[in-house]
Amino acid sequence: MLEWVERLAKYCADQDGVPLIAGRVLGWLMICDPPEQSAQQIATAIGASRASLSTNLRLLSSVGFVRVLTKPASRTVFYRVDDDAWEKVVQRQIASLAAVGKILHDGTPLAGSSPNHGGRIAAANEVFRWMQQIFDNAPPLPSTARAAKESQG
Amino acid sequence: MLEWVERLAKYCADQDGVPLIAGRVLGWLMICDPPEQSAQQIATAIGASRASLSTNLRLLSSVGFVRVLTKPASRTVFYRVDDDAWEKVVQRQIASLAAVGKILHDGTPLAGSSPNHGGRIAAANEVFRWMQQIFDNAPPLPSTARAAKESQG
DNA sequence: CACAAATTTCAGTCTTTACTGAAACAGGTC
DNA sequence: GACCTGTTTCAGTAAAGACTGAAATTTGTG
Repeated sequence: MLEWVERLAKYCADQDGVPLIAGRVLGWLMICDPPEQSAQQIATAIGASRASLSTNLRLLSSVGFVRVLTKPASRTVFYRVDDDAWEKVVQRQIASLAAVGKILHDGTPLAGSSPNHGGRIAAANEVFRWMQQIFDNAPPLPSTARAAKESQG
Repeated sequence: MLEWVERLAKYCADQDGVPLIAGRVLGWLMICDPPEQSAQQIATAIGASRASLSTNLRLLSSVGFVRVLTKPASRTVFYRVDDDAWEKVVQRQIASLAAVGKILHDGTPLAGSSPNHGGRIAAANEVFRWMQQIFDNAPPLPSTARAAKESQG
């Protein structure tokens, strides 16, 4: 349970520069029962300070990772992972690659066009064109597909 | 010229956590003439200390971003961006997504399977299956395609 | 072997960032 | 308006990391 949470958290921290605690929150919210929890509950579960939870929950909300819920007769706020949280991650990463692709594309004229000169950047552009093409031809994302299905039948 | 270098460097630093100077080196090596340069040349070009170049060139080499060259009658070492540097970036990013996918997959049993319980992680798994499928069906990378073409005729 | 050129390592400074406890704040209830 | 309950902000601490100048090391040359 908590080992798995730690595994995901560590991954987030090491690879994506996400604060460790934010990663733990995320991990916890992926598997906790019930899926929506108060800041206090999460703090207790993962062993972090209440203040830290505030910071990290704000972070996770701002990037659309967790959704904030309020229950009718309660004044505490509950948090849960957004259903399309990971879809956003993937989209973000793809967008990120596209952004680098654009920068490199913009740099092409700077590298000149002599034989062994433009080679570097030409190769780079090729890769990003390849990627773009893949995503252009890709089937719709699961959530999109699901939405289409429901509206249709 | 240097503005473009800075743009790429900033991107690397902000988005990927690459040290700013490593980003500058990378940017410079993408467009400089000639494509291979000594550490001293790079240091001068981007305005960084020689020591910092040593550190960052080692970093860039270790991740396969730049290739180290030695010229016959010279004892200085030259660096240039590897031709498939950006292909590696893309592959790395894809691999990274796959790794998260695996972690989430491993976490599936922890979330239980009750209706609104397994939903979060099931949605996540869907997204990563979608991604895997895309890359499984994708055409070969440009470099691979090129290699195949040459060996064939 | 002495030298010179080029590179790496080291110690130190400086900046950034994560985290916490304590204080301030907001929203209801009596 | 006093008083909970729960949340956010703030100031301070601690740790990590990037960068640099100077010393040490490697590598080639006469």
